[in-house]
Amino acid sequence: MSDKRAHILDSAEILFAEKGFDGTSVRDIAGHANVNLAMISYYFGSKEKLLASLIEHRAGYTRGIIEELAKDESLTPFEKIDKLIDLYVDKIFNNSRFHCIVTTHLPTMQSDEIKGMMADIKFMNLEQIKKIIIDGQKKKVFGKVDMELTVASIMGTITQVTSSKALYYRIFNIEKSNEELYNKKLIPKLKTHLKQLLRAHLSFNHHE
Amino acid sequence: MSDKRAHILDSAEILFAEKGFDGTSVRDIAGHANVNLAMISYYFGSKEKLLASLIEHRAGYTRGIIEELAKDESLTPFEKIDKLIDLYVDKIFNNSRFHCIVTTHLPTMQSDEIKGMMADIKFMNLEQIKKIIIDGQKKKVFGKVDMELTVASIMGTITQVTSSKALYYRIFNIEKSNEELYNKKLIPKLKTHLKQLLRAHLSFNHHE
Amino acid sequence: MSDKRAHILDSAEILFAEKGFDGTSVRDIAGHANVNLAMISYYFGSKEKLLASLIEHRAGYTRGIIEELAKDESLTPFEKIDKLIDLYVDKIFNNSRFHCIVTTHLPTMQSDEIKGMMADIKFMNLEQIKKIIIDGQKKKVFGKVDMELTVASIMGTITQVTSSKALYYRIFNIEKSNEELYNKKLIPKLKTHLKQLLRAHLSFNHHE
Amino acid sequence: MSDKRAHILDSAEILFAEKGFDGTSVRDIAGHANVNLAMISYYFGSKEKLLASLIEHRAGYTRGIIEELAKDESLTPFEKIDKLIDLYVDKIFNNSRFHCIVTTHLPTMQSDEIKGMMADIKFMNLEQIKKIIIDGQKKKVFGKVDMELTVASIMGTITQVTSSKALYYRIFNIEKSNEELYNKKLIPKLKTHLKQLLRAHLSFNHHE
DNA sequence: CATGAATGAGGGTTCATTCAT
DNA sequence: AATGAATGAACCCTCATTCAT
Repeated sequence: MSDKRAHILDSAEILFAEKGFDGTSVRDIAGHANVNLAMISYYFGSKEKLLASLIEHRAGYTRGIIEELAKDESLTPFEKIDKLIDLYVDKIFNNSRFHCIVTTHLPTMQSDEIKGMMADIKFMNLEQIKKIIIDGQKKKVFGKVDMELTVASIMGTITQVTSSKALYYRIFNIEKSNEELYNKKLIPKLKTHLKQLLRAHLSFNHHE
Repeated sequence: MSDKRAHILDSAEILFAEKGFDGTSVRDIAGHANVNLAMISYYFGSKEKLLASLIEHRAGYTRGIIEELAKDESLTPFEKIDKLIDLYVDKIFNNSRFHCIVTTHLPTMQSDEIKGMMADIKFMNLEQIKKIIIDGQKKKVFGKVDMELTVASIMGTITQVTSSKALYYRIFNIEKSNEELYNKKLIPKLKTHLKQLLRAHLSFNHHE
Repeated sequence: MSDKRAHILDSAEILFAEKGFDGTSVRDIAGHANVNLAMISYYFGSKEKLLASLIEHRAGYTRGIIEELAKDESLTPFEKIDKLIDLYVDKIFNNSRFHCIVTTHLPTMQSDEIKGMMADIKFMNLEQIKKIIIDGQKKKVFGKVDMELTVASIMGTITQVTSSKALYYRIFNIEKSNEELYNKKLIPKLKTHLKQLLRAHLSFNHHE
Repeated sequence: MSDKRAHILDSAEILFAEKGFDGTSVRDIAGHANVNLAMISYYFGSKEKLLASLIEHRAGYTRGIIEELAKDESLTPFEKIDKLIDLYVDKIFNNSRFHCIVTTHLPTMQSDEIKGMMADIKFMNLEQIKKIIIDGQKKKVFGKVDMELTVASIMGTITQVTSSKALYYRIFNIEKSNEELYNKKLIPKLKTHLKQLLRAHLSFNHHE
């Protein structure tokens, strides 16, 4: 891919995440990417197709997770959950801007193409995690749980944290814009919390 | 408050939730509310102040929860958690449009006034739930948990479900626009899931 | 109708006639009419609807002709043809800009609405003239002629003259921009020519 | 001339006739001709020069008529008129797209070069026909007529018919896009009409 | 000789807001 | 108190053209 194209995508990602799709003008993007205004139409056709290209470009960021997990056939179900959490949290924090776009800005897009792409991403995530839970249940390690809502709790917790950055900066007394420190403090906490939460949830025998 | 004012606020809520703040024009709102275009500036000053008015108007929707809980001093900590979940899920589903605005559209607003309002709402929610957990811990009923992230899991789970309506319609095989059936099926499931999740999480002794 | 609206229509007529629809920008029109650019959308909705409004506004300019003719029931068929020519030539020269738009610019418009309006105008003209010819034939004054093509000759001759202004300025050695002199010289010539042409054409017995 | 050059001219003619000069973009032309966008500037210099090239390329289409007529010195003046009509109608219908461009799209072009070319074409047509009429008058076969306006009636009638295709399709009940049938029906009618019209007009003694 | 990449200018339209009434 | 008219700014997109390769 050409440098400019990638540069535009980067700028679009930053601005869409920060100001939303409707709140970002193609002038903003062109200005941020330091390219001519007409280049956006030239490369992508339209503002909406630019978004679609961005989604396609970044959507693979969670795709590799399940394959990484599949490699380790020796892991126990709980070890798999732990690894799943490690992988997901890392991936999402490494792609926090795109994750922000997907979770907060895509839902209002009215384009059917965008809606379809988003549904696919969510569905894929759901299926990936379901597989692991079902596997644990087959091995009699996990109890009976609501599969979809358990997934919702995992994803929802991560999303909640990433979308309320300002709040957690305040809670942890971290000065703004020191993102490195923020991540260093928060990520381990988040991983530990999710692992504990799921360990308790999945092992608990709800019928006793 | 005059009828027209309330009517405008209702329309704004519907449209902001559906299309976002930037995606909704004052013409849309005026058209939907069947009022003159100039009325919006006339009553509220500006589009942004209209949003602020809307937030102020609706923000109290969770305020009553903690007071309701405080009445029942006889409840056990787990019963309080259960009741908290019941109250939150009901409140959020009854105010799903405003909840959608708060969780997905407000975060991108650049106005400091709006940001402050939003932070207050989130902070208030956090504090409300923290109180109950701390109370349970004092009574040696709840184990040691990450307070803030436990709250994030509760709120995140609910938000995840409400913001992925389309996905859950598909999962539960409910025909679109039959919102009544959707709520009837999903709300009990969600409450049960959250109660189980928290019961396990809070009672589990993570140090053993 | 408001002054501004009429002013915009006038400017649009002048510019469309001179430069065509595609060759005229709404900025041109706004500048010529000395109104704000957004007024065009405000009053007419779009550039194309402005054209449609212009057509509707001016289309009646030939409508009155047949009624004027109908009043004089005493006229002979040839006198009616003569009067028809007088009326048409006068009307078209008095509305030369709009006539120019209809004959040279509307045919390429791709909008179905515009196409329909144009077809109606042409069809009306055709029917008006046909009535008179048929009446003359019934009275055994006119011979058998191809009705539609006879009308085409009348309209085509006038259009040819109006659309080749520059050529006829040269032929008659009239300095440019002296439109008054041009009309004074050309109109009588054109009327006489058409009357002679039709007198010969309609009275000639083509079967002998 | 290279194949590509000719191909571009063909595409330009088709599109200019259909959508006008301003309504056709060089992208349209490049796309229709299946050549690179930059080729058009490369070969012709600019869009306007492309039009000039097209005119030059096609303008000779009426030039041969007078020469063909000149060959037959044996013909009577009326036979010459008849032949003139046959030749003109055929030529115009065989070059209907270019004729359309000349009569409806060139008049609005503001370029002096284009205006000059167009004036030359019209002037040439005028002179060609004048010669024949003058010859007939010298031979005391034709009466006194307005030369220029007689030519205007000939050209105007043909143009009127070709520019109102849709109308005549409707009148003759011919299904759209069956151009072959349309031509087969209309051309003989038009020739006959014009011959009758001119025979009557030219032979009629307007002073008696 | 031919072309993909790039650009400045301008296209039509919609925006939130204001102002005279 | 309420509104139709009006506006300047900004929107996204396409234009004809150029230039390095």
